[in-house]
Amino acid sequence: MGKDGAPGLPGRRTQAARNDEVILEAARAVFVEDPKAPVSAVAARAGVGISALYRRYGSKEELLRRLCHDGLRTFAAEAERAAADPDPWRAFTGFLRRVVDADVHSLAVHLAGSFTPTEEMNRDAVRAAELGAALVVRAREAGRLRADVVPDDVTLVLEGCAAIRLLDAERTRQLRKRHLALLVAGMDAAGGPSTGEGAAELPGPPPEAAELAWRWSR
Amino acid sequence: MGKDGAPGLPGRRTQAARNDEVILEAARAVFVEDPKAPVSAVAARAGVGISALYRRYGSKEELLRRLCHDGLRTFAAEAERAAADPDPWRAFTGFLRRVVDADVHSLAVHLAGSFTPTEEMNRDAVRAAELGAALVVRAREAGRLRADVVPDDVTLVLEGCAAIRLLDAERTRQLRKRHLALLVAGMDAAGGPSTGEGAAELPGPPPEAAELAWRWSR
DNA sequence: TCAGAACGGAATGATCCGTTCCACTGTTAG
DNA sequence: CTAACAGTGGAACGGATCATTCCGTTCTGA
Repeated sequence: MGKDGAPGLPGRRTQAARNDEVILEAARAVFVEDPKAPVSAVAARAGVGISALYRRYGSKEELLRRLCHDGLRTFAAEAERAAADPDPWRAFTGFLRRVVDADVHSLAVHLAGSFTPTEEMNRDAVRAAELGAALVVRAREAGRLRADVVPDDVTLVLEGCAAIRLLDAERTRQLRKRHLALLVAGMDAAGGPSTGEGAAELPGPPPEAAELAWRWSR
Repeated sequence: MGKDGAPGLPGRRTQAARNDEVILEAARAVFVEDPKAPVSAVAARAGVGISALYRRYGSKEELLRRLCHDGLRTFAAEAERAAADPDPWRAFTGFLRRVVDADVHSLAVHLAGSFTPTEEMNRDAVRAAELGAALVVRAREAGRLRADVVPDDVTLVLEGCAAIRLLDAERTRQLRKRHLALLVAGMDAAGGPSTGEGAAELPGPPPEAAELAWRWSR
């Protein structure tokens, strides 16, 4: 072992390494779409057999835990990154945009309760909450975030954005950004004229009825 | 038949009439909480046997259809009621508040796809959409609603509010109102100072971390 | 050439749930 | 008073779903 790096035709080891990622990505996609999806759906999406999956994770629950924990770490990482921004308001809004974009909240929220958290996860969750709250407090003390917005209001904001879901992932991101812009405007204490000269237009093509009707298809 | 009205000790007929409502209410509560809940859960919640339920609805799907259709009609009724308000902005925001309060969107969204809509439902859905859109257009033309907000943005607003869900139904309503206030502020073209003198504070006690942690219990 | 890592996917066993069925209980018409 | 019956509770049935296990096969590395 140790000589495989980037072979043209992958050996077993290399394929296995790739599968590690393929499976995780498939699992993320599948479970975000339907938290109760069967394990077989993940395998199918990844284009591997079921045993390839069970070789890596002892159980479905273990896989879910992993997914959720990854999301938690992403959240914390983005919060830290934002904390480095000298402008409190830009740090806050940029953080929201990136977290919404990464669909981190969907993962956390939808998977919650389907596994028993580890001690490490609890620690990371507390830490993530603290980092997020710090961003809120800083933006508020800078006078740009409304004074009556508390950190947990922001949790609800993320929850609301995560609720927007279309068949197309890219379009989903666009509409979430648009919705978030509305929420950010509502949280902005500066709250200048929302339209007219120098106002920030809502981003992305506006939603159309046809895009929202897919639920009823069956 | 015809002599029972309000007996102290209800006869079969009266009990049956009461069950009609009890079952519908239970079904609403259960399916809003978990769209995939078993029929037996509805019966249990209503405090009746399964057969009392199947006597009224030929199948689970029929019950779901009924629930959803009721929601649709409530939506339309609220829209009509709002259309009667002479103030376009108040009509619009009041409509949103009432629809969010009635939890109508949860019903529609979560149940969508679990049954095949009837023709009548389709007609009612179109009608409801038109009535809602009219409120949006009117508020926009009055200059109070941001010019770049389209009717389907409002659909997403409702979706976002419906995503907020706690164990306690009353507290859920409170926090949804609070979240909606944020969104309404974001859609308001007037967008005066959001804080300070004469500003509308976010309603209700702010959310706390403990309230949002129930998901992780298991 | 061979030990075994990695894999695909069928088989298993348990669970869940919609629906049906039946015995029972008040109600009511005559 | 009593036969017929609407209304009911809940056990039982049969099909479907899934997590997990198992086994035969393929490819790797020495």
